[in-house]
Amino acid sequence: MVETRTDTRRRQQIEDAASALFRERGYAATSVRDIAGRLNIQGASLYAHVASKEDVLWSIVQRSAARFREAADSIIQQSDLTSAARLRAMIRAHIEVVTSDLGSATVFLDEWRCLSDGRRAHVMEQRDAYEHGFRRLIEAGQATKEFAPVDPALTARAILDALNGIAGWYRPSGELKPDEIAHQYGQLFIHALTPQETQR
Amino acid sequence: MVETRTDTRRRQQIEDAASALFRERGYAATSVRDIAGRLNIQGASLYAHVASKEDVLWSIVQRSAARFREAADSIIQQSDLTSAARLRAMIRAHIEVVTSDLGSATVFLDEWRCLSDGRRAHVMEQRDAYEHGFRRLIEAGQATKEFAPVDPALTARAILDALNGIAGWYRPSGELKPDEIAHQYGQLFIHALTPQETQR
DNA sequence: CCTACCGATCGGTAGG
DNA sequence: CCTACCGATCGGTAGG
Repeated sequence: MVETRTDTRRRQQIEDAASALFRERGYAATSVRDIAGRLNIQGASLYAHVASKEDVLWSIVQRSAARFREAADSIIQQSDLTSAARLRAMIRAHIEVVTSDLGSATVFLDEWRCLSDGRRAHVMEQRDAYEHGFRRLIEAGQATKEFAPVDPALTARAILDALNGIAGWYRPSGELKPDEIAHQYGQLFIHALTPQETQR
Repeated sequence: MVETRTDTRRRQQIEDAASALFRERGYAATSVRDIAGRLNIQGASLYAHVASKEDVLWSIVQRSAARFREAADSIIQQSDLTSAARLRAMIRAHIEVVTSDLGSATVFLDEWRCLSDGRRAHVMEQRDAYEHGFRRLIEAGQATKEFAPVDPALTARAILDALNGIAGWYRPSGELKPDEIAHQYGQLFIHALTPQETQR
């Protein structure tokens, strides 16, 4: 009973250490001995808690995928909001997920390519579904003339790539806070999507 | 004499094969035997042409960095154009560089982290200088009231992250051509930067 | 969680 | 460009 709780905690410590290392050096360049070293145990001892190195990557990726999914789902269902308000909330939520756990977010965004074929295909589907949410949101706003008639798929990609890019340069110790980034990116992309007066 | 030309060609073949593999699996997960295999020679034979595996990565990264730099420099110096026209041209040029050689562009954008400390620092400086070009262009447009008073550094990053993201999903065999992407992205970001009528 | 160990593979060299 | 080979390190197992 207590054993389970301790094991869960240890497992989380392993995934946190691995996330940081995978972010710093990449999955392939990180050895199981590197991960174990961060916890001050031997490389072989890691296998008391995990089945394989890829198993650790898979756990991190799935946990991160779930965080993105949950954040987006709760917003998309709020049909009382305008499309602009929902897009703004999506941008804010995405940035919050990325910046609140940089390690696992980076692993989810970059290192999933290192997974075996079946798992990699599964992640691709999850990412497609998430991107679809952004695209449908843009299309909904276009249906009400709230958004300009841009290409919804391409615009969704541009927004998402810009948001994911944050994981590459954001520094928690810096002056630029997630709320400020969310505000600026929200303004930028909502403005980009707002029809010009002259078009009416 | 002829020897030199053959060697240059062989060297280019090695870098092309390596670019494709680094893009597919990442630098760390690619062995020198993998690269040699694509050229139907033995792993050890590669060392008749290159000094080390990192040497190949360095060459690819530097060649790609030069292509981005040259494309941007020629545009920035055209002071007869409006800021919007120059930004549009920068977006188009960047997308052209990315899509015309996906392998080396991806390696430049993602795999430079695998370089040794000194070289990695050098690439970071090059990337900063390039990003600076975008930022100054936005600031120039703001000075003439052509662009809205957004945060220039953050906006430059958003644009650049969106442009670099293209390397991750662009397919040469797809229906979406670089010119079309450049047009759409140009419209999107110029629109995002254009002051609203009501603000005047 | 440890020590001891496994076969496989790594980047790279020697000598032709 | 080849064969033969090097020491180091890899992910992972056995047995405690």
